[in-house]
Amino acid sequence: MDAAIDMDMDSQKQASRWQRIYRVVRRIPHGRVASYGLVAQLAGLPRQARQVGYALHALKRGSRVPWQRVINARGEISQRAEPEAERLQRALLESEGVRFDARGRVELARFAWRPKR
DNA sequence: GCAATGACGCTCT
DNA sequence: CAGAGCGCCATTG
Repeated sequence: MDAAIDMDMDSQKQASRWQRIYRVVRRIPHGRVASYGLVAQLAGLPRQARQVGYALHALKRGSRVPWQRVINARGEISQRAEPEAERLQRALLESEGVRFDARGRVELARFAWRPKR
């Protein structure tokens, strides 16, 4: 039980760091995408794009965080252990109107989120 | 505490 | 424009 408590505390410790990341991701408008690097920067964690991926990976279903709108700087859906999640992400984005080219990349010039600040 | 890992990014070729 | 290489940094074993 102590172990469970410790584990929970660790989770919250990370949550405080990831909390900022989730807050930024929630700001991404419907039908728009943002890169991990941009999210990291807006979350006040410059040069920590990888941590954004880590944080999103830790998300649970029903988290209300539009994780599907976060892709890499090349406009591609990043690969991961579960190829299934990758297809789901693309399906979700397409249902929002985001288009993919033949190479499976998003036209960033048209769909990249450009926050005023 | 060191070494490996990862939903990444930028530069150079 | 595509691929390879190197850099970054918190988390994990």
